[in-house]
Amino acid sequence: MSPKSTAAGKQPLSHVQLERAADVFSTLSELSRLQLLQELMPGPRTVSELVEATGMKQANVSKQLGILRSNRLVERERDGNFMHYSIADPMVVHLCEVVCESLRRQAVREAGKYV
Amino acid sequence: MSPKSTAAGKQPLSHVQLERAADVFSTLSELSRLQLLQELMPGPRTVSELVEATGMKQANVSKQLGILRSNRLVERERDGNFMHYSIADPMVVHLCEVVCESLRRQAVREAGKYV
DNA sequence: TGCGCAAATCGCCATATAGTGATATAGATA
DNA sequence: TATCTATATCACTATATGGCGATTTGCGCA
Repeated sequence: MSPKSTAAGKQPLSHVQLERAADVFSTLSELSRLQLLQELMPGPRTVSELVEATGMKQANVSKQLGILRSNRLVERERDGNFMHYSIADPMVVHLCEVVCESLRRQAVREAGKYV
Repeated sequence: MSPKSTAAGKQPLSHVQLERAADVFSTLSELSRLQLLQELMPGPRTVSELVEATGMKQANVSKQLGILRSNRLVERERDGNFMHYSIADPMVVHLCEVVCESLRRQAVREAGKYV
């Protein structure tokens, strides 16, 4: 028999897995990085396009992209002077979807309280 | 027609939604809190059980549970002197699953490089 | 070789927070 | 009331990091 598909039926994660998960969540924990990822969702963007789109300073955009990249959430490709950044791991999109679903459920529940 | 189910087809998240998502990810970004959540996955636990299971100091367990609770990821119920904590939002479990899937895919890809 | 532009890096400061020991609070029990 | 236990909170330190201006690096091109 296959294990039940509930939390109780799952194997606990190893310490190393938990550490890596914490790293991923930590990478996504900053609004500026989520903004950058959101701008990358429709497709690749250069650093200057991201600066323009987010209003962040160039130094900061580069820094946050570096953090996203060292955590393998984005990748880049050079084109002359330009660097094209893109989302490297579809996990990012899924994670945001899961969070948003929960937020929507919460909103519905909150609204229900006052009906 | 319904929108495509790709990142490009999704509405961007509002600033407020992004902020809330950052909060959730931030709450999950700490190893100690992930450890606590993992201990809660099979079912409710008291603070002292969590202290015992994780090896963390009692003050720190209470503190981190407080953070999890203020972000609505866990809830608690009093039973005499004891507080029983439990996971309040199944999102937590889903998020960990999504991250782990990605880690597994990465591991497979890494292994493939050296075959 | 030198110039100009895009991006990355450096040094710095300000802030946030994990973890700690000590203490306070709240419920049970006598 | 006094006291014991479980949990929460306080005050503090140490560390990590976001954001910034200044500078450097890497590439294309004259």
